[in-house]
Amino acid sequence: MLDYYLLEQLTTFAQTGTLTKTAAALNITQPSVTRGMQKLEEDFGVQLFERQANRIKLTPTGELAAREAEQLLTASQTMLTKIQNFDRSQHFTMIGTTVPGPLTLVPDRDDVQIAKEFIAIEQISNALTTAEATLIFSDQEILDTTIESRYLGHEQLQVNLDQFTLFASQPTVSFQDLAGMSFVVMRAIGPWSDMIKTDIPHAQFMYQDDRAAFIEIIKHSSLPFFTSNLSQKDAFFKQLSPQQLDRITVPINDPQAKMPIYVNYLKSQKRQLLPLIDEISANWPE
Amino acid sequence: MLDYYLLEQLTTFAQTGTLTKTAAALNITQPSVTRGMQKLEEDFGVQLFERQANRIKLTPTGELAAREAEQLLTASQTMLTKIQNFDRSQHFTMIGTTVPGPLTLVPDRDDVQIAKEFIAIEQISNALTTAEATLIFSDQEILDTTIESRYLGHEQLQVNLDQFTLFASQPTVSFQDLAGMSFVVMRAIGPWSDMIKTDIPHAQFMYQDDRAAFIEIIKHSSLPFFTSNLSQKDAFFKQLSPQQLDRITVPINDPQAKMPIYVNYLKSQKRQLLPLIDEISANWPE
DNA sequence: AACAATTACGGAATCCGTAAAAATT
DNA sequence: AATTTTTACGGATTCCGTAATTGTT
Repeated sequence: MLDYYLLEQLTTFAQTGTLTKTAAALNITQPSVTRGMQKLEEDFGVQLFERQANRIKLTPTGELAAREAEQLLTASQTMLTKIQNFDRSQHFTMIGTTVPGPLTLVPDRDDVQIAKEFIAIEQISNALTTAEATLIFSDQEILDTTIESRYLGHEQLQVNLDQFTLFASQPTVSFQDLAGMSFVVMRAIGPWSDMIKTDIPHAQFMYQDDRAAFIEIIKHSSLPFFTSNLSQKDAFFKQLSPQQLDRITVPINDPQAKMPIYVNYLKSQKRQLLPLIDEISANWPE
Repeated sequence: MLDYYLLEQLTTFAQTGTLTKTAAALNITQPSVTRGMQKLEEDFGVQLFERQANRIKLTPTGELAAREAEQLLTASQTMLTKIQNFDRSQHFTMIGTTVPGPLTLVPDRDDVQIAKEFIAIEQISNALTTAEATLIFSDQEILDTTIESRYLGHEQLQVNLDQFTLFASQPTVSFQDLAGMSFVVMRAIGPWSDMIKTDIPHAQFMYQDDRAAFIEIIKHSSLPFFTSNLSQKDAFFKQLSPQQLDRITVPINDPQAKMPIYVNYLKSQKRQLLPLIDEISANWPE
């Protein structure tokens, strides 16, 4: 029978090199480590250490065992979080996203939670299978046999300009038109962040971490800022009257400013998720 | 911290369905299982069971946990055997094969052992990485970035015919020539077995499991049997004088009867194995 | 009545920390 | 002298089995 705490002792010994340091790292006494490693050798039935009177080191077998033990420990850790995540997913629908826009359409209910961190595109498959999230928005389709990627609609980037700004009276503008301007920008806007930085020449960006501070700044200045067709559903923006903002909203006509939004979920969970997805889809603007 | 014995209880409960049967299967008392599963829920921090007064069953989370636990248990088991095999490989060179012929060339030394079972072609990569064997003969090259497949030579199948048999005076014979005959055959001859059964029409085979019995039969009968160019190195055959056998050895000229032999090993172990491989290669007939 | 799960209690195994010993640098 | 490993001893935890209890079929 295998003992977990002994595997931990082995891996930390492999890192530290002495029993004393191992004990210190694990907050146990050093004789415990001595006994532990003796027991592990006994359990495995192989020699893991070369012992001299005052010195102990791993044999080649011991080094292999330490590597394998580390793998096993991480495997058990991920298993545990997977189970705990799955259990949570039985009571809540955890929603993740690579892009913040669609979150404004998520209904505010007790059984629906929104993950705090963005998820990278490459992490979507992993996040779903480990039940870190059960529903993930993305701007790309995910190709995976266990995952369904459903197209929801587009998010259209808009710029909000002071009425006296050049271009404010046009029906649309291009990134090129905005060259050289200064914008107030929320920090966490996913792929939009890179896009505006790359595609608007010589622009300046004043990043805001705090949502309320952002609102205050745009209320009491005439600086331009970005929204999208999904922002109108945003609780924060809904409180503001158009007069308070005193801007003209102009869509951006570059093709990349019209971003397709997909929702991704495990096929196996489709049935439970369908009502929520339909609700979000029905609320999609225009 | 995770406890192994509890994972075992969980997986057997998933199989048996009741705590009583679980206890019986594990040779412990039933209250132990009750407490064990309570502790596991405590450790995981999730509800694994639905309990009614007299009935207990897994929740969906519990079923997931049972599946994951089983994976973890097999992973730890394979890890353990891998370590033990590796340790053994530090003291012995374990030799596996898909075909028995090359084993006659393996020197008889204390630090060289021969695996009892044949290894399937598809299992070679796995057997090497788990150190089940450190040197494996095969009749095909293995394509794997961590494995080196070195060509050693050919094994040429021969048939040993009574001198009065038709074809006994020819320099070579074909499988077709042997149609309808009856042969004494050792049971464990790997791919040769299928080949002679498939390629010799209407032949009869009298299979022998025991080597000594096989020798006795061919000594005291005139039945034909198969050998190869590697058999002359075989300890058993070396004891026999040609007169005792009283057969004429004729090579088989079908192309498949000339089988290429490769030796496979982990590239990482090449240095230690090279002397042994060179020794085998040097002993290869003609 | 038979079966299944839980709870209560005492014993046994084991894991830990303290203290002391042995050996090296 | 300082450091590191090992051994010895006593205490605490915990895991187990027996026995009794509750509830269902």
